[in-house]
This record gives sequence, C-alpha cells and structure tokens, in this order.
Amino acid sequence: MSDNQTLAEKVFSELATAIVRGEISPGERLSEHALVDRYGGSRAPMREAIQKLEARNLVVRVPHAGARVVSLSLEELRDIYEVRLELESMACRLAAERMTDGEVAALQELLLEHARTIEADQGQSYYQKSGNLDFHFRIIEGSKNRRLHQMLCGDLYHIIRMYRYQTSTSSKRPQQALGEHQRIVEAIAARDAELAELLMRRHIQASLTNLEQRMVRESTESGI
Amino acid sequence: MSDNQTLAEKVFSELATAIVRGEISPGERLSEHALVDRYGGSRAPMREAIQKLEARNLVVRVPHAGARVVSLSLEELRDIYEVRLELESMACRLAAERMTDGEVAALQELLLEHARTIEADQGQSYYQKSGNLDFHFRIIEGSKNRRLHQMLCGDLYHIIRMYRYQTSTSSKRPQQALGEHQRIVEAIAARDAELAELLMRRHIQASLTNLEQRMVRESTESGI
DNA sequence: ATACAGAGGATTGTATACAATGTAGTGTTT
DNA sequence: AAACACTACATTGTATACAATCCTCTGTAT
Repeated sequence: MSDNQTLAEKVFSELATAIVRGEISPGERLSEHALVDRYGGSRAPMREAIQKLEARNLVVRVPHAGARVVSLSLEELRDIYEVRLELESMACRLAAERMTDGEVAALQELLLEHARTIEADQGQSYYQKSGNLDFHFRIIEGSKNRRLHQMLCGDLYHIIRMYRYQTSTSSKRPQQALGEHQRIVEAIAARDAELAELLMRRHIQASLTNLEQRMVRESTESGI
Repeated sequence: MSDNQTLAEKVFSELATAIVRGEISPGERLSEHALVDRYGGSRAPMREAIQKLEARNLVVRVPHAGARVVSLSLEELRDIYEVRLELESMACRLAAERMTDGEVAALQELLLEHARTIEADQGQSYYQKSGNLDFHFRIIEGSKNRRLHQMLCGDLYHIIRMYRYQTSTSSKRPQQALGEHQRIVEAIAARDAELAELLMRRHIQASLTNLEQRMVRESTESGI
C-alpha cells in the first residue's frame, strides 16, 4: 500500500510541485543523470517522469538536447490567461445549470466561512492561498464536465500558479473578491447561468487586464 | 536528414494516425512487445511512443496493466464537444479582432474555391474531408493564440476525428455549411467579433445537439 | 456447477550497457 | 583578432537483462 505507485510517478509529482513552487527556476535544465543522483533509481524512471512533465507543459524537451523547465514569454502567458478566462466562465455557466442544490448550499456555506475568516484575523493570507482556489475549484467541479476540469486544474493552473501572476493580480482587497464570489453564487443559486458566466468573466478579467498592463510595461522597459 | 527524428517519434506519429483512422480499435491493447515486433527497435522507444499517445489522450495507461486505446463513453464525448464549442467560438471572436486583412482575403478566396468545387463535381467528399477542416483550422490560427491552437488542433480534434461524429454531424448539405462559413467570414471581414463568435457557436452547436440526440437514443436502446 | 485459491505465464517497471547525437573547448587559418 | 574546423566530452536515444506485478488458467472445495 505504501509503494503502490511507481517510482516514475513519485519523481514526477515531486518535480511538479518543486517546479510550481519555484524551487526549480524556469529555464533550468533537468539532466537525467542528475535526477538519478537526487532521487535514486536509474535513468529509465527519470526519463518517464520528465516525459510526464512535458505532457503537462511544465518542461520542454528537444531531441538529443535535454529537458528544461518551461520559461514562458509574456505573450504565451497572455494566451494561457485568455483560455483560462473563457473556460472558467464556461464552467460557471454550466455549474449554474448542473450543480445540485446540496452543492450550492455547501458553496454558500464556504463563503460564509470565508467571511468569518476575513473578519476574524484579517486572514488575507489564508483567503488568498486556499480559499480562493477552493472557490474556483468547486465551481469547476460543479460544471460536471470532466474534460473541462482536467484542462483547467490539470494543465493551466499549474502554469499559472508557477508564475504567481495569480497572487499578484488577486492582491485586491479580499473583501472585494469575496463580494464578487458571493454575487456569483447568488446567480448560481438563482440558476441564472448567463449572469453567473458574466460575473465570473468580470471577476477573472481583472487578472488578464493586470497581466496585459504588465506586459506593456515590461516590453517598453526592455525596449529602451 | 532522413533520420532526423527519433524512433519513438516515428512510432508515435504512425500509431496516432492509425488510431485516428480507426485501424486500431478503441479499447484495443497496445503491448510493448507487440510494437517491437511490428515496428522494430526495442521496448524503450515503444514505451516512449505510448507515453506520448497518453499525453494526447489517445490511450489510457494503468500501472502494471498496460495501455489501451481510449474508449470514450458518450458522456465523455459530450464533454469534449462542449469544450470544443466554447474554444472554437472564442477562436472565431479573436480571429475577427486579430486576423490581418491579407489573411481575411485568403479565407474569402478559400470559400470561393469551395463553392466552385461543390458546384463542379458535387464534391461532397472533398469538401467534407479537407475543406471543412481547412476552414476551421484557418480561423483557429487566426486567433493568434498558440495555446488555444494547441488545445484545439493537438488534443481535441484527434479524438473528435477518431470517433467520426464530425463526419456524421456534418452530413447536412455542403451548401448549407458553406453558407454558414460565408456569413462567418463576412462577420470577420467586418471586424464584428461578437457576431462572428455567435455564428460560429451556432455552426458548431448543431453537432453537439446531434450528438446529444444520439446519446439519448443509444442509452434508451441499451436500457431496454 | 460455481466460487475461490494458487501456480504459472505474460507483461510491465527498473537497471545497466552501448550507440548516436549535441556541445564545448582548443587549435589553426585568414 | 576573429572565425572556422576538429576533437574530446557529456548527454540523450536505444538495446538488453532482470525484477515486480498482474492476469489467466487450472484444480479443489463447497
């Protein structure tokens, strides 16, 4: 029961979290031999772990040249945000149509708890860290579309979290975000799919706008 | 120059096309040893090819049990279609905003050619086969969002083509599809992003509706 | 007859060895 | 001095061998 998963999978998940947390920098090389020294085993499982990372777009491999942690240009990051905006708005619309009454009630309860947490200890850190993600995850699950869930949670979020643009863009007051969350849930509870989608779109749009401003700033800086 | 790509990549692409074309049936096993017998080489490249197929969701692997060609339930297929509908509508909106005038002109030219082809030899087969795909691919490329392109063309389309639901759903008159295409391009040429998105959404929606009807039919049949 | 248990075979996971390719560093030439 | 070529090294791609796990078939017991 302890060694149920293969070594390749263990190395993969360890590397994935290390990359997302920034313990391995973007652009850094992942030598198979170095991974053997670090995690033990032989090259075969390391290779497989690297391939799994490539499948999730966390590393880029070029034949005979090796693997590097993905280093996204701001354009590529904008692309990812655009797709995320669309897919998560879609998820919110579907959630309004498909969540059970019980799930909606649980979501409302979650927001009440968030409100208490914020009021109690100004818990900005708690709220940002897991609370925000919890809210979005539940809505994505509420869409009852497994492929959508896989694309958003499996592929896009890892990269987004890796670049921490999400933390910086959600630096607006937790109260404001909470208020937006509450209005979204109200729309879901009223089964108003169109409104729920619109509100979620606006809620995320700020991140994209923020990101694009940053893009312009950085490009002009480097252009001088 | 001939052997520039690795054996693993060659086996991967051969297997991918074989799966998409239905030469390997859904649910069929992919034994590593059998692949060695078929393609030559050793197990290592075969394993790598299978992993690449898994990354594109064309096969499912379970540890110690092997790999099987993906066999989707109708629910999973509905999920994929839903996501495709949303992403391709989005692509159309972005294309209306970002395609160059030259690209729009080329797209209009493509449709004229389609019209000639249809009139000439009732070329339903030609039009369905590559013409329809060409049109959609150009719009996706016109979105100038590489991640979106990757998700639609790389991941979703292979599976959709594999199940051939697209061919059956697009069995409506080529003239009708062509007319819808023309209106979409008109909206793009007018830089009316909202309208372009709406028209594309309707254009694809028929496939999804068709698919869902089929789902209901099949489930009731098996339920008897 | 059916269900469960165990052994054997088959398949995958891992380790090691060899081959092919890319990279860097040095030396020569212009 | 700069650019090109060649050589040596390092890294990845591939092949083979061994270990661990799973699937199946057979035999026994209920």
